[in-house]
Amino acid sequence: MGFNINKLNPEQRAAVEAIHGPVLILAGAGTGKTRAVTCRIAHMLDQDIRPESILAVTFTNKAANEMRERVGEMVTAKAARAMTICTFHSLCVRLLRQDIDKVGYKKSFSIATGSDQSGLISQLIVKKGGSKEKIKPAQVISVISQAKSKSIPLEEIEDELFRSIAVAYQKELRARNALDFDDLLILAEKLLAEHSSVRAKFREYFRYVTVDEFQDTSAQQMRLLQHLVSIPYNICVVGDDDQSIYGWRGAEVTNILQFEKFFENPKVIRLETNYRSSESILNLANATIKNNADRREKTLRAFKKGGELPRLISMPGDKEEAEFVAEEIKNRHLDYETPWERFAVLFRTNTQIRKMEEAMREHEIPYRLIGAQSFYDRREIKDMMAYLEVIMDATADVPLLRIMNTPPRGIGLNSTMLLIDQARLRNSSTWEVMLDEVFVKETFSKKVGNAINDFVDFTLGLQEKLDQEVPASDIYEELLIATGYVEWLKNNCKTETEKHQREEAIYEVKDSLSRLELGLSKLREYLDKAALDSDKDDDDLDNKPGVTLITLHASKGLEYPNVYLVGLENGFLPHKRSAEEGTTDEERRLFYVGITRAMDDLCMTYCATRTKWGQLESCEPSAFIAELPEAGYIFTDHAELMAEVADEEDMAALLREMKS
DNA sequence: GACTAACGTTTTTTT
DNA sequence: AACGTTAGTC
Repeated sequence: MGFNINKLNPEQRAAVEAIHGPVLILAGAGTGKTRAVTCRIAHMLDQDIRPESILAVTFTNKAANEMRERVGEMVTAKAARAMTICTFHSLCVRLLRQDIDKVGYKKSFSIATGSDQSGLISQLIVKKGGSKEKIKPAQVISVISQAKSKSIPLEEIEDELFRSIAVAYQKELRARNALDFDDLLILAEKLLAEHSSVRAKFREYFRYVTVDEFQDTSAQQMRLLQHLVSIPYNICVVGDDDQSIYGWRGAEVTNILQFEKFFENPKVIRLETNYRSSESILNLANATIKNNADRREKTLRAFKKGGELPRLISMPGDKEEAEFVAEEIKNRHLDYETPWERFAVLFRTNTQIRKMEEAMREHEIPYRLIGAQSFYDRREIKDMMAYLEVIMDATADVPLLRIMNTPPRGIGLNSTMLLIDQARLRNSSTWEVMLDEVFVKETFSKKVGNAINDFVDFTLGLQEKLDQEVPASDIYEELLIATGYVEWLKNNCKTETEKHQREEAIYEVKDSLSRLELGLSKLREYLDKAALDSDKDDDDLDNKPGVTLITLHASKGLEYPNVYLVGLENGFLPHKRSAEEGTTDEERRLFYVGITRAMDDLCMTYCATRTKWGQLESCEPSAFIAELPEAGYIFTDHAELMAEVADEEDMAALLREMKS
């Protein structure tokens, strides 16, 4: 046995031992949920369940990696490798890579991610005459995604312009044999729903299914699970309705609130002993969350009694807020040798981090940023992946169109449009049109024609190498040289550090490719993983020492001894859009998630003023603060605090004087 | 077709 | 204050 069942509390033990039939584990924040789930999986192996038949689905890559790691500590490496532990989206990709042809796509489909989508949408906005209406691609993408996740046909979108863009978008994706993130779920479900042979195959394969962070699942994902699980319904879902913070993305709390309706007679197990936070922190959290109406009643008990009272400090402005947090962290680090990693600063929106980052740099505090926007679009990586995908299969339009003129090689937007139009006319891929020498010669100027032919030759050359089993990393090296990509990229960087970072990223890809086994299917897997993995720096971030700056959303599932919850103002923490959308409860859950990240020390702050794009704006404290029991925290005003500090310094100076 | 300069807009959360 | 987009030029 790879774990000690006696180290678990009775509830956790019950969870571990409930292997057969539907199981609902209601696991409050910090109650050892991951521990219970990973032990449960290890226990399954002890019961002679084959590792191949175990499927564990998570919501984020980070969670999947963590679970894989923790399970890996308890079972043999061989067993760990045989299990399937992945996100919903990568599960769908796996299903679809095997059988998507049954629902009308080619198996070589590509995945259209953020920048692919917005690129296409911007073109369509222009085409549909929406440029005057100041529509942003992000808006359209959000509307499309909402519709898809609620299974509303795009043809039924109310706004005419949005509708026509959405419909054209879907048509174009289809023509490019590409799926966006939502399509992955939709088509996987369709595949399972419509093809009983496929359904039977996967039901036979995955006999024991576990779903983590179940409160985040959508109606769509629920249907997918129902197809995937059959009698005797060995499905175990783990979650906490109080931590449901992805409603805006289609998460249905009903899935967890009414689990019985989907799988009858589940064993319900409640994990209510919180091992993470001190009693005083937990009291605050409980006081907050009880203001929400729709929830499974539960009482979190603190394992760690007592503890320091959380602090609430009012700040004159965001500058002072950042300054204060940075200074206090630095002092504690110096005075008590508290390692940087123990501190985290939590905020509602990505834009709030800027000031904090500045302060950290000024005080020379090492920090790591999680979930910042700038992080997301790693153009160089996506470009390189697109090149590799094109070399694997040039009929894949999405990656082809991405790199056709990146770096610029004389095939501009107009020429590209002509190529696409012709491809749609012929019902073929763009690549096939490029191969048609007669068409190219007749349509384009000599200059453009040559550019196209050169690109075709270049691609064919690399394809041939791949066929001859030249290692991917060698091909990669060659394409870097042939395209002059690195030089072009560096020319487009503003700062030296940016140059460094981007170049480094490119060579990191080469390193990972050189570790890759030979063969097309391995490369395919690698590319799929890259497309779905926005978490990118697996090792980078975890190993980097420093204070964590993180959004509330990204902080779910994590814990820190010292937590700073900053920017607790109306408009930010209940976010101003939540009032219009009627999602105040979700904002409160977000606050709850923030509080429950803290183990020993929690410091909350709000500002009287804040600089919003240059302008000074006044703010009022969050409505959630008024809901807290006054005895539950210590309130201080920034001015008082500074006066105290000054006093202490005066006193110290006085003492020194007297001594001398 | 590619590059530069000036303009205008912007901030929720993410697979 | 910073970013992206647009229009104008080579």
